[in-house]
Amino acid sequence: MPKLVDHEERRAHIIDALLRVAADTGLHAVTMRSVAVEAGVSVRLVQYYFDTKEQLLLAALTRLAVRMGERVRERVRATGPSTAPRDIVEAVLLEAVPTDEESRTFHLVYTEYAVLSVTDPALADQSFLAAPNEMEDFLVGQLTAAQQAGDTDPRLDARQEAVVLLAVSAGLGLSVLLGQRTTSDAVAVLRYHLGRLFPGSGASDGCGKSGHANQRRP
Amino acid sequence: MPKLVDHEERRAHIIDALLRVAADTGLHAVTMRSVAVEAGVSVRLVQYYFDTKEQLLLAALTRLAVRMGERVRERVRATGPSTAPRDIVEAVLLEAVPTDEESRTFHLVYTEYAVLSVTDPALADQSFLAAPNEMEDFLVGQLTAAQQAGDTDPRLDARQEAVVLLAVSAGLGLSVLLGQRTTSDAVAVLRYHLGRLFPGSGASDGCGKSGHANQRRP
DNA sequence: GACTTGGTGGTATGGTTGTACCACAAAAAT
DNA sequence: ATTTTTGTGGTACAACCATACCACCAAGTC
Repeated sequence: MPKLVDHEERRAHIIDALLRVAADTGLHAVTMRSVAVEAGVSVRLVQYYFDTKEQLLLAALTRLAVRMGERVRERVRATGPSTAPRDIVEAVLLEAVPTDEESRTFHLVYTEYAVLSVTDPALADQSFLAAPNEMEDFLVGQLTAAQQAGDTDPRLDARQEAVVLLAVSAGLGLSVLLGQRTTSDAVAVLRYHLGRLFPGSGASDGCGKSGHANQRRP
Repeated sequence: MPKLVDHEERRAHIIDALLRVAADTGLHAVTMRSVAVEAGVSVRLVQYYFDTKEQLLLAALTRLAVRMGERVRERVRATGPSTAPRDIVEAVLLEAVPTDEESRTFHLVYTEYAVLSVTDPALADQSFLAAPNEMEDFLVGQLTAAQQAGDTDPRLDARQEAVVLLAVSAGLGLSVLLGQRTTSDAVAVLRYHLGRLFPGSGASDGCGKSGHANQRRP
């Protein structure tokens, strides 16, 4: 047993334990002990693979960011090679609303990190802004492409619309996390808004009233 | 000195100290001691006016919610008695993006509470959803009024648009909190989106490209 | 076979936290 | 004048935290 061990695997295992703990008791409740228990190892081991708690938290954040990026790219790839901008945009934005359980965990913990980063200097310089900024540029590209293809109103300001899209998906994702809205309602709202941006695409043109009342959680 | 004391005043004083601490070191760093120091009183006093830490946190949250409501109502009142729906909607939504320092403090701490409430059972049943739901209904009312007045496209789904508005303001507010966007950029984006919802109102019709690049923070 | 190195468990330690407890001063009530 | 009641300070305590330290075991190296 105490032979040579795959460090990366062990680290991933421990980090996953951390994410689970953070997801159901809060990031503030993450301690060396709770992570060790959840991972089924001794505290000493957690210490061994991540020298200090701060490094553990940082490593977990990094892994989180990587996985998020993977999920987005995977989702875009799943739409097929040469899809219309509208579908690509939809795929990207839909990743921001928690669907499956893994996604919910990721977004919850990521949000906890983001809020923490406002006050914690150790997380502050950790670049939370790179990903959203990159996403913004990407969306601007898709929107201008759509404009040139005649799929959307050329008089729109692509950058502003991109920011709006990002904001609405973040806001919807947050409201789902907080239990204010169901996942499917959030998805419906997002699709509605996209329907308004890209008129004449898909089943809904986004201009008719939706038949079903937009139910809230009880 | 140890005469009769205005309890509410003292409690408010201590809660304000808590909000200050939470705003610049994080809600997780709020301890009986730090609050006492910030308020310039002894720990015993904090214990005296709020029996337990949990009650202190709950009281602070309540005060926060009350102040938020006041600010929104105040802002709406400031637009004048019989203003157009667009301006009322704008006023309400602008309150969600941190402008002055007090607003920033409120939103940061409120967001910290909201995120905490996802995992903390003590905050869970604390109704975080009442205010947003109320706001949603209010917005729906304003939008349908605008539709009947011919200020906005009658084919739009008022409820969905209201949800989008709420989401975009929440998302923008969050991005300002995280330092991704400046306050004025967020305000500009919000105004842009309103311009698209209410065509032909105000200086910008929301269809022209904005001349200035939408600068990000460095 | 001696010995270094990587991996692991257990435990000690110094610090922090929420809270309970004790003492005491001054006003109010009797 | 004495006895409550109200407000306040200080301090003690049990729990928990991150981390440092010590012992040990097994594989690979010489």
